[in-house]
Amino acid sequence: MSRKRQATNILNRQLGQLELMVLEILWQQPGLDAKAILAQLNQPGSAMRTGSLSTVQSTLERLVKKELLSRTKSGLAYQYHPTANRSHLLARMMGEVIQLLHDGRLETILSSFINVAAQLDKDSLERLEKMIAAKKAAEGSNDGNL
Amino acid sequence: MSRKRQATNILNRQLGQLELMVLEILWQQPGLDAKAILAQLNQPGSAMRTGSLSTVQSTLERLVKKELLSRTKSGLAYQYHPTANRSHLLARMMGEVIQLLHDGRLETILSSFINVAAQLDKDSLERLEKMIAAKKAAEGSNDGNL
DNA sequence: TCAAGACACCGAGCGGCGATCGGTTTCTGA
DNA sequence: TCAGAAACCGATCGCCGCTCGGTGTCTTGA
Repeated sequence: MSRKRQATNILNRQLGQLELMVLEILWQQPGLDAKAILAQLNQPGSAMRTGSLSTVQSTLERLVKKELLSRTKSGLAYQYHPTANRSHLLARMMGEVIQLLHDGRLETILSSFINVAAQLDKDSLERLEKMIAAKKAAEGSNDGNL
Repeated sequence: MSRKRQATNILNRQLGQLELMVLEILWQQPGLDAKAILAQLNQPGSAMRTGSLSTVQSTLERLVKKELLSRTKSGLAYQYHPTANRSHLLARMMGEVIQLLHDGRLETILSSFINVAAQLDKDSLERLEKMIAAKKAAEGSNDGNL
């Protein structure tokens, strides 16, 4: 038996700092290989990492395993592509947080939304309203599956 | 020098499973002490933990250090109280996720909101609209600080 | 007063995970 | 064929949450 102790952290799909940096780079320039990503990381302005190629490769493998990247072989090297864009990942992670903390009352979630939105920017509530209208219109015509 | 390696995880304020269970209990019954919380944890339906009192105490201390709980001495034992309610914590954690993943464009964030909301429930968009109206009204009269 | 009990506090160990890297294998293009 | 480039693999490190035993401290009742 021995019942493997499962991860104690609340979020299954946690991200590390380097993983996020790599994702940022690939969102801007999909299709890079490990070496090119390392070059981007070492570029000034990117917090100056100067890690080794192996480190970047391990990170890429981890992201593939997490299904946040896919890769295709091109010559010797793999080219990496994000499987989700920024707003998808944002929605997914918010969904996970919600899943763990909600109490079944939809109002709890929605009020957290508007509290967060109100903190972000003065007229974000206005814009949110407009986007809801647009979303509802879209829902009417197609399935609107995230 | 030696530059302490700082936590690699993206979320500063991460939660463990036991920590969350304890929070859930204290949201429902604020003011319990460690022993009472242990009893609640061991109650059937609560995933049947049967841990030791020390474990619960350590978890409580961690939560106090994370400023998610406060405590007051009452006789021999401490009584614990959540410092944030569920929707506060939800908003805080969503805010952290957003802080790390946003790209500066407010639309990215807001569209993630409505995507998540649309997934949750059919008429959640309607309800969100109503709550935005209420929030805007409240903003008009007072400062509306989360 | 003092012993017993209850509770807090501390330190150690474990397991999981992201980061890091060196060494080895595998494949490809010249 | 073979040299070089990249993937692959395994080991190590630091952090964190979980777990618990041992010890200190305070209260209370005999």
